[in-house]
Amino acid sequence: MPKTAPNNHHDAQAKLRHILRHATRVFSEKGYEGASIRDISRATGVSLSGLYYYFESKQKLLYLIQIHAFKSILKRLERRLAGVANPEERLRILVTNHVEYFLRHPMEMKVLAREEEFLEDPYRREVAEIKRRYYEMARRMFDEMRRAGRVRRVNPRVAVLSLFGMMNWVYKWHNPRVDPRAEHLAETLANIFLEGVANGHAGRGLRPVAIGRRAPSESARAAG
Amino acid sequence: MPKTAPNNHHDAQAKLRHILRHATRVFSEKGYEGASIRDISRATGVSLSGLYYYFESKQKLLYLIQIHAFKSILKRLERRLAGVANPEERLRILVTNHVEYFLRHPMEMKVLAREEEFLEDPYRREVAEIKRRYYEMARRMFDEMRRAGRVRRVNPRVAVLSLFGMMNWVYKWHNPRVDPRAEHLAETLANIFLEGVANGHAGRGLRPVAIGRRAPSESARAAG
DNA sequence: GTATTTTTCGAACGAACGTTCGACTCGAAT
DNA sequence: ATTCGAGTCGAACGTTCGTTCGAAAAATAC
Repeated sequence: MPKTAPNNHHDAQAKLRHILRHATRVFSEKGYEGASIRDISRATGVSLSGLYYYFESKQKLLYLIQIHAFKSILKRLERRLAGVANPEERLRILVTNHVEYFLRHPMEMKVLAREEEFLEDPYRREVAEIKRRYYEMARRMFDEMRRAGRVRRVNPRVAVLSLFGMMNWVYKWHNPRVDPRAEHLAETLANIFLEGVANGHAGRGLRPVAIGRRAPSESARAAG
Repeated sequence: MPKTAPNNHHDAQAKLRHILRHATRVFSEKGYEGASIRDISRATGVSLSGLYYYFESKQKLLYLIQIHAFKSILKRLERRLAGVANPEERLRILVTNHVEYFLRHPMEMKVLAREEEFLEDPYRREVAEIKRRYYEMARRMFDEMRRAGRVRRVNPRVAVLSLFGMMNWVYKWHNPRVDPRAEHLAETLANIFLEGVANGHAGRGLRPVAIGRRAPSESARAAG
């Protein structure tokens, strides 16, 4: 047996990933309700009934996509946050991580942002829970900033959810041909937010933070 | 004839409004693709075929809803802006107008925010055009602020679209039982944005603007 | 080689979809 | 009294939907 299939377990997993990748694209293009299993069959090359060997329902398929994306974002974020204590820096890392994932996986994010309400209660709850955990991370960073006196009087829930609004809206307008790349975009959003909630007097000014192994990016340039 | 139906023209218009109202609710609850004409028939009490006397297709129905909502927002905004010259004040009015409409007509706004890509090209273009006009209004206010030197170096397109992100995301999280009412919420969002893009040194500080005939609201209170 | 398990799929299920059509009602105009 | 057009609807059109099932094929174990 010189050729194919070294081992079933690996192959089955690989095929599931293949299906998830193409299903993500189809959902992002036509929406969850607008996309049919037949569309996904066509896109993956797997027969209609063959798909059901890998997931038991269309809902479960959406659930698998969403959970996978969230876990990826959270895992990467936790790795990047390790060892960083300053809450502003931590929030900047969260924004960079979010926006970077967004622009690197636009289809996943489109599905994540739009198709949440179609999950029903076994799945819905689990996705809601992981989303809540993500929000609470940002909220904790913000509360630490407040405790350190670096934030003016502002409703913290509204502030943090507005930050998510800025970040999550990006998929509606970002055009790679004219808009800044992830790192620069993240810096701009973080600057607007942090300055927007900052205590006027105590301000240490904007302080972009480099993450990963890249050099610090140039500061935001006015364009257009 | 003491009772009903003074005139057909009026009645037909009233019935169309009745249909649009209930269709908006159905779309906002189940999504455009998830809602069936039969759902709308059930919700309005009008028979399946009877509906088609008032609109020629499901698409057209969505189009009517979206156009109506946009025109309402724009009309109200233009009335409120009349006579106000200061660009910060104008932007604050835009935010208040937007958020107020949002919270007063949550279903319309949900449909507006989510179901844009389902329109096809006769309708799509027209809705996109009115949306562009709305964006350009905000963009022009922002550019005036820049010209007056009150904005730091920041990509204006990114800044303005981030403001829309904050505003448009509200429908995903706003809970009337725990979150601020429209006017207060609008003030917080406008503060975050205006401080977020403000020139550090030239700051005249936050200056909430009362609109309509209400007294100026108290400043944002930290909660939670 | 045979037995067993894992993977694949064609064909079909009943249900629901958007839309159409012809017939009906009924008040207004003649 | 009749004509007319606006408004209404039951029934049905053809299509597509998510899902199932039994059998074939491929891979693995014996």
